[in-house]
Amino acid sequence: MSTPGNQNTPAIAPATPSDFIRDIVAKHVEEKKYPRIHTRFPPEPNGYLHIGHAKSICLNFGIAREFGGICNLRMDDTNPTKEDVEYVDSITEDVNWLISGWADDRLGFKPSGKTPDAVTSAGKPDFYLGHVVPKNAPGAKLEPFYASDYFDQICEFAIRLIRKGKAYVCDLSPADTDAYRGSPDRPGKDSPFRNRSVEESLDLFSRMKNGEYPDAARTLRAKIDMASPNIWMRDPVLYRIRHSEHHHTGNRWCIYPMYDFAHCLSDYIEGITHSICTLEFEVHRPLYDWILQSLDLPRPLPKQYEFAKLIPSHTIVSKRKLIQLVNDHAVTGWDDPRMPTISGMRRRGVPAATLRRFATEVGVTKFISLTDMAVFEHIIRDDLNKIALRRLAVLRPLKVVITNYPEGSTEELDAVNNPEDPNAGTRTIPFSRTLFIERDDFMETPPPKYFRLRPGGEVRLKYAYIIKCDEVVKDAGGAIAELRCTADLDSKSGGPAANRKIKGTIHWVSAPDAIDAEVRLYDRLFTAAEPDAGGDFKSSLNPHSLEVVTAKCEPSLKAAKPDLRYQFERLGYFVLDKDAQLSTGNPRLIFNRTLTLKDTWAKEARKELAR
RNA sequence: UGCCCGAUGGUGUAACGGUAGCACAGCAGACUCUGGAUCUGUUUGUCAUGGUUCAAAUCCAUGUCGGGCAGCCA
Repeated sequence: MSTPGNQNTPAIAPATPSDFIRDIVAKHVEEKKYPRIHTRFPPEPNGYLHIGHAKSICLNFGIAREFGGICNLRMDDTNPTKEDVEYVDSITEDVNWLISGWADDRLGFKPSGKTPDAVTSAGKPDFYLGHVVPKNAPGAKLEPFYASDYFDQICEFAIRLIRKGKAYVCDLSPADTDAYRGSPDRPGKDSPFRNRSVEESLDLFSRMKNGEYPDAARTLRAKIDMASPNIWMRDPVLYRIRHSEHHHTGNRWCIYPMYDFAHCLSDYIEGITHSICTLEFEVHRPLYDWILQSLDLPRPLPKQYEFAKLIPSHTIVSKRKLIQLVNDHAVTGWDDPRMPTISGMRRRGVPAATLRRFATEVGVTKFISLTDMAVFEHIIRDDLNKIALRRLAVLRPLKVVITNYPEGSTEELDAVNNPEDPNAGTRTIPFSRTLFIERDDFMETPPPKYFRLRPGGEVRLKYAYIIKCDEVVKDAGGAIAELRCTADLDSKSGGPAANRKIKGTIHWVSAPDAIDAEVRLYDRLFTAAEPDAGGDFKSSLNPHSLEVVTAKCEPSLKAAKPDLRYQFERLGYFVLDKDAQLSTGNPRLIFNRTLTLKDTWAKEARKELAR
């Protein structure tokens, strides 16, 4: 047991994550292997960031903040045909949102437009691009890093490799390059251009760069080993010809470096120490090391470490398929609240801190696993329960008249804003003779253990009176139109008969005071745990992933704020959508349901049904 | 039938040669002016076979199963 005076054993230990990568970094810190820990998050701007990227962001920025380092956001933009500024903008926004208030001070920036300096390190020529953090450069225009800012240097490194006889220009067609590569269980064979002279390769490479050849006419290749058991060591392509405009470098280049060549060099140029990526790059690591070691570089080389990416259940995370959902209008866009994108989850109402908590709690291993969405949903509920302001709203209204409550009379009742947080205070809600309750909260012929309203039965109206249902009024079609009830006027919360034992408590709003709001009821996008498993992921799209209703809300919601989270009591967690119009005197409210409260009654009903 | 990586309850993760723990899910109960939250109890696990050792989830060997790699994608 800890005592208040004992600082060495705090009652609540800070949740410091630990995993095999952090263990390695910690060891390096202890050994003083690097002057400073430097990581990077390197997305390709060809799609929106999703929950899997969130894990990577939290890992890389988490390590930077835990070990006093820096983490660069770098656009890995070496393929102009797939990339777009729309994506660099969304990526920048999403990363900033996710780390805001947590690791902003660890985010590396560079002055806008800056490219690497030619410097001398340990007596050798070198390229280095320092970083800044915003507090170092007040007033300067800063931006994230771009691999495409290093094209000059990467090109220079390519020339050095040719000079060393470690790279050559190859005239093989794409199909022949494929054929010569062999297969995993069969060695490849040497390109006929492999032993061309350094001078000829130098000349050809410079002509490639000058645009003398069409796309795919030639490549620059590393000269390693066509018989290597590792496919990526079989003279991999380093540069290809692509006469395409690049979103960041315009028309300055018609040759572009491949990922393997650009990535390790970008890491080196930025002074990265730990280059953390996902498992599929494990087989590329020998090439990563080969390139850097072949160049006789004067500064410490970055090292690559791999971990298993996050695979969440009940959704998909493949960029190609996510794009398909957007293009096919299965969702309204990349930021549709049902999407597993960071922008979608943000719009859904998931706080950044909650996403971070999830990304950290799932852990970092090399074991490829399916993470149950229920874990994420539990964390969202747990966090939102602590911060959400309680409000009363009725999604599917049923009119109730309290026949013994005087016509025209009203009163203001006290209601607490958050029972989990006394500091959240209280508010008042109006009560009157006509109310709305949830249609689900009344049943004419209820099953056993139903303890809401029924004919002749009693129920507590939250913060108000106990009412008894005297009469069910139906319309011409036989549908329930309204309930006529009497209230026990002594049973008001805080009143003389307030403590009468009543099994059920339901939410309500005063009809004349209620305000309308559009409420978007979101649910999981897919019904299958692994939508990808069966082949056609669209066959498990959840047809009920969105239902839109017009809800009756308590009047205080007129002042709802976009950055606050709400719990509509007994219904779930809600957040204002960006489509809502709040500035007018008569606001148009739109709420998104982040998540339902856990509903054990639904489980009871299922059991009932099974009998 | 090449090379690389992995395997701990239903799911995810910890234990770093010394009592297999935590979370989610499940089940049972208590409490509740939210059928939420909270609280209590509880079912279920070291891939297999050998070896090293006083002692193995952990080290070694072999096997089994799963994943990755044959883009001029990243």
